[in-house]
Formats: sequence, structure tokens, C-alpha cells
Amino acid sequence: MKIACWNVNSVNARLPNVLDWLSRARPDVVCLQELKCEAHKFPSEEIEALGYNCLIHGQKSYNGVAILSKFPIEEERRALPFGDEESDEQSRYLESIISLPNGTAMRVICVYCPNGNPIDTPKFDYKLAWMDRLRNHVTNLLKFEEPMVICGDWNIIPRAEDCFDPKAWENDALFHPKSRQKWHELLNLGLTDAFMALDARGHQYTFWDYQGGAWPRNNGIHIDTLLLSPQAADKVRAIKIWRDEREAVKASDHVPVSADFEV
DNA sequence: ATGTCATCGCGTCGATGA
Repeated sequence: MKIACWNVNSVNARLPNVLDWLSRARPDVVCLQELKCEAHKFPSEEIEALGYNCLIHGQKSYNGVAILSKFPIEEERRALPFGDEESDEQSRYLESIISLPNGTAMRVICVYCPNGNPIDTPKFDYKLAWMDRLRNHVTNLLKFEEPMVICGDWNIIPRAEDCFDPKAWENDALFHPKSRQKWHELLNLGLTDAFMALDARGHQYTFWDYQGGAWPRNNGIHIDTLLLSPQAADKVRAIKIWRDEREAVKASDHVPVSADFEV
């Protein structure tokens, strides 16, 4: 089975690209970030027509996450615990249980981590606190010892070789030592980064800014990936960054990332 | 630093976020 992750930067502005890619890639499960719309404006009919069940956590203008599944899907929660009301106003988290054809189940989680810029503002504090809340929750989920996949736009550049020009990111929330520390704390719970397990090359970007000719210069960053519980890591077989999608007309600034699992 | 894009509002562009 194929599970994918894609920040679409407005699902309605991107609808032709999304439908086209779903038809070609035929993923079984897709986690979408940055819907930029409320649930009632999500293009459910068009996506259902391709055989997907849609679980949507929308928000007007900003954020918004969804999980598409060809298999039966049930919502587990749509907010991280350990938070305050202000944090939960932002639609950045969606957790589901998907029933697979072989009779087993998989927990699939879609996350859109806060950007956090500029640093030295409450936005950066919010990013760090959000990562703490996620780590606390994942700590509990790992106790189930079940297949679990967390797909995300993590808004964190893990390594210097995950960007074109590390110097340009020195004072950015995506590459700040505190952000990367949160990333390591999360992974050190026992999660496997699917890209690092199966590829691990540097300069395999998933995002290129619209500004400054970043795409033609290949000035990108690697910030989208799938994190796996040990039981999911046992089953992962391949990872793919759909780089060519960045070349499309009206492309998102992120490209899809997919992982193939045995069964 | 900025060769951009998307949304909203009571608007026909500016503010905002990325």
C-alpha cells in the first residue's frame, strides 16, 4: 500500500493538480496540509469520485488538514492534548484509524507543524510548544505497539544538507537549533524517518519557495516526510519524492512524498 | 533578499502568512 503526504497550499486553488496527481500516483492514503478552507468548502465530491473517503479538519484561510483513504477511515482526534484553547484554534492535527484489506489496522496521523517565524516572537514559542505537545502525545501512542504513520509538513530542516544554502537559514525558525532539538526529541522516542531509512541522500528537497526564482535555482529545503512507529518501519519498502510535480502549471510550493508498505 | 502565491475583506488593493 502507498501512503502519501502533501502540503497543497490551498486545496481549492490546487484542485486540478491534486486530482491529476491522485489519478497518476494512485496512493491508498493521502495526508494533505494547508487546505486553507473550512470543511464545507473542501472539494469532497471530486475527490470521492476518485474512490477516496475524506476526513477533514478545516479552517478558514489558514492551515487545515485532511486524510484521504481508499479504505474505511475513522477519526481518533483532531486536536493535540496537553494544549490551551488558543493552540486548538489552529487546524494542524488529524489522527485516524484506517482499516486495511488484510483485516489489520493502521494509525495514520496528518500534521502541519507551525512555521515559527520570526524567531523571538510568540510564533516561535508556539512552534516549540506545539512540538512538545506532539512529543507528549506520541509518547503515549507508541505504547500501543501498532503500525503508525505520521505524515507531515514539519517546517523543520533536520540537516544542513537538507537545504541548498544553510547560511541563508541560520536565523530562520525552520533551521534554528531549538527547532532541530525538538525534531530529535521526537525521533528519539523511537520513530523512524522513512526518508532517512530508505534514502538519506542530501539535497532531496520537498519545498521550493515561490519567491526569488527558488525552483529554477533548485534553492529548496527538505521539510516533508513520514515518521513511522517500529511496527510500520518493519513494513516500509520504498520512499519517493515527487519532484517533477513542482514543474506543473500552478504548482504547490511543496511536492508530494509517498512511501510504499508491504501489505 | 525576494524573479511569488493565496486568502480575506466590503474590495477592484492592502494586509497577512508562508
